[in-house]
Amino acid sequence: MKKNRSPGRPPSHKVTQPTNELILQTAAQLFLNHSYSEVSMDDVAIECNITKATVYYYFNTKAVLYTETMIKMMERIRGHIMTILVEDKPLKSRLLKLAITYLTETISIDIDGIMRGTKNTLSESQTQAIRKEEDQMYQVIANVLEDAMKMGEVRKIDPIFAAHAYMSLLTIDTDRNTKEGTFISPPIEETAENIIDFFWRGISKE
Amino acid sequence: MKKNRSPGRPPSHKVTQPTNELILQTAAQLFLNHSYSEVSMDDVAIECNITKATVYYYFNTKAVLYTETMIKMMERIRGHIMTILVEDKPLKSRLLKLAITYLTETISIDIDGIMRGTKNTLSESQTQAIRKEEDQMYQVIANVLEDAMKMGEVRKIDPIFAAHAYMSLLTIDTDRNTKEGTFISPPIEETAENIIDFFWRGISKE
Amino acid sequence: MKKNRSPGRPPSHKVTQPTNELILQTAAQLFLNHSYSEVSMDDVAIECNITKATVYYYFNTKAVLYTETMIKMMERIRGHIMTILVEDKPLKSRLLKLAITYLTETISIDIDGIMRGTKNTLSESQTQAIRKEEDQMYQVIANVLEDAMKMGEVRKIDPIFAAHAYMSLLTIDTDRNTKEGTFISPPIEETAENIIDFFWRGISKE
Amino acid sequence: MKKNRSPGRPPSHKVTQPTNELILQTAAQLFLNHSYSEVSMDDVAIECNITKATVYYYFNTKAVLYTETMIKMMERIRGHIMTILVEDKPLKSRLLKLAITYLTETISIDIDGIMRGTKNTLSESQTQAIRKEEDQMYQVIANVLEDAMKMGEVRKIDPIFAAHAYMSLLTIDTDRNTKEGTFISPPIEETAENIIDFFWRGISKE
DNA sequence: AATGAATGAGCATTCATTCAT
DNA sequence: TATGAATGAATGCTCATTCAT
Repeated sequence: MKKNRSPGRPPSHKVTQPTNELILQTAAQLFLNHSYSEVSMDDVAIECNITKATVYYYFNTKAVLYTETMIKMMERIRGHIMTILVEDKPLKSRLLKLAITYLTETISIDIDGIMRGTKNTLSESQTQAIRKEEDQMYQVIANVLEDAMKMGEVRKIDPIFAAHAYMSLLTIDTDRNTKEGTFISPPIEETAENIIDFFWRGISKE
Repeated sequence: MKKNRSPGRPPSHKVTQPTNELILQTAAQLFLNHSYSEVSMDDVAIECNITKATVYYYFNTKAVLYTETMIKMMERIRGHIMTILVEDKPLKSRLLKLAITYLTETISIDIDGIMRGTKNTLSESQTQAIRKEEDQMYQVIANVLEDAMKMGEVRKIDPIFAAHAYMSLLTIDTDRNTKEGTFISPPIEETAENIIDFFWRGISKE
Repeated sequence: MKKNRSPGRPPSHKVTQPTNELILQTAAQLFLNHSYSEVSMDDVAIECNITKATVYYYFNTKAVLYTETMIKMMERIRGHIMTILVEDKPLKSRLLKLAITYLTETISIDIDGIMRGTKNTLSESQTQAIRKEEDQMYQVIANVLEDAMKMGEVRKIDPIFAAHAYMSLLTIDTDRNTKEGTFISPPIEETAENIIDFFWRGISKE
Repeated sequence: MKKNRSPGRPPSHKVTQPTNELILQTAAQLFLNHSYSEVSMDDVAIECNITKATVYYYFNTKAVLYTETMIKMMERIRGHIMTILVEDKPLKSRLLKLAITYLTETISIDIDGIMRGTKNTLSESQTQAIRKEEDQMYQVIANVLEDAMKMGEVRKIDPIFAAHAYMSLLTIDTDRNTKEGTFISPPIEETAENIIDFFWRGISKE
């Protein structure tokens, strides 16, 4: 990763954050925007305004930092998902709200994509730990969908498959669907509606 | 990338292949299975049984090699897609056959995923070149879908969006949809049918 | 030094040992089995179940810890030597007993070997301090030998040289004198007798 | 190892030496005077006036460099030993000459001492390779001694033990046998004679 | 008396790239 | 067309040491 720190003054931290959380949060940003190998421990340290040795003081290896970062991140995301999907609204509305939320934040949930380039670096148990967390994330959505199936709200299909379908549709990169040169990407709400509309047809009865 | 060459003797090439094509083909394999930064020029050279300097003789930089590899690869894939989608069969059958083909071969077409970890390495023009090729790949599918829309075979939506939806559904990792401990992943045909079924509902009229 | 702590539960210390002595003793074990640079202050701390900072509380630098450890160790060894060599037995018997004692315990007294890898790390005065202690150790043996010379028990040669000869013979690694594949190293008593026999001829009259 | 290159202009190399041999030779000097961990690959490179990467071009790891250096060195030493011990002179003279030679050159043959601090770093096979070479070195001396035993020139004892005894006596550090402050160490010839005299008594009949 | 946090300097190793042949 | 040799810059990781508490 080459040095091009994001422009602008970083938001001043009112409350002093525990160093390990600072590292975790910074690392999350970096790992989301760059691949595992692209992010160096130095990058993380510099971005945190601490030394590399300090990063190692909290995380024994880069793989450990990566693993813990990913897990913490997905835990957080899972929380968001639950909050939204648990609301007392029609399922379709909830799915739409979740879609808008995730298209708004750049929080790519394309875990498979994110985990490219870790095959030979992460230990088996580390990979498993991340995968387990990921599965739990999908499970939350699957559970909601399964409930709706039981209620007869939507047709009965494999809820896990449906959850993956939902997520994979959200990864569609809309920013580049535009014609050559046109930088006016359609409003996120519209994209989200298209996706949900498409998805809903896939799961609705008849 | 750590050295664990695939076991067994590589197939001896009766027909001597032009060195640059050999490199391109070898690089394709490596870049598909490992991320950009994970693959070293040495890896490519060793896998080709030539020296690193020879690789540089044909491709000035790693970024160039990567770009040309990706483009050649997507050209090939586009060919496959066209071949299948042009056949004289109902659209749904063609989409199914294409799905099976791509789930069978490990040829991940998850370009976005593949291109992770190149943000700061590839030049703007290189990224654009790959993106352009990628767009053309999607365009082939979009064209077929658009034709079907005009024929009234399916409902009218943004064909590019539909093409992306089709592709993104194909990236669903079915191998891990299984329950804890179960190693019996469903047959590819079944997965493909589920996906196409789901997709078809998304695009079919009513 | 890589982590492979000796197996089994370390003996619980009923009597609480002053921390500085604990450190000194632990460090002795480590420095005997590994070279100076191989042993980290962390290793010492972990082995003592205290923090690195605590080690530094008692010993200002690693070089100081090393120096004091070595001196304490050699003082102890000198004590052992004296105890044995002072006994009321024929000189040859005493030398034999000492030999057996030192071949039994793995306590390598190969100070020169031990001090390899400290040339540029220890200060002049530190090196000298250790050397002085070492000389005193040799001196004990030399004194006993000199007495025997005066008594006419053995021939007159430089007693210091004789002491060094005695010690150097004890460093012969008998475990590897065996033939290929044979793992039956000769009993220590036999080795010790051979050495003493050899040494005795070197110093005996006629 | 801290930077204090040996003073004086290094001898100009008339004949340009192959780089790998230059490295091997330089490394030998460094590893003889400092412990394994004390010598960094940078040290080797700098001493050779090449870059660290070049050292790695020829030797894949530090352990490999060390192993090959040691083996090459002991091969050379074995050659010297053979040359001297094969001469047509009384055994005692040959042993004396060899002693003088090795006390003159700083070539410490204290392999055990030299190998301290490699336990956890060298692979099993690397350690074995060095040990094997070492054994061959001792074997040369043992063979000569065994011949003399068969000729009835000296008494019959384990020739390998005798060889080790001979070598271990040569490691006696005579430079420090001197009294406090006196820097007049005895002439090497005298030391050598004392050693050989002592050794000869150990192996001679009667 | 003891420690948690932090760091600067160093180290083994890798890698994209160059160049003379 | 192809390569052996060489390198500068990184990168993951370690370690002796400091300091406020």
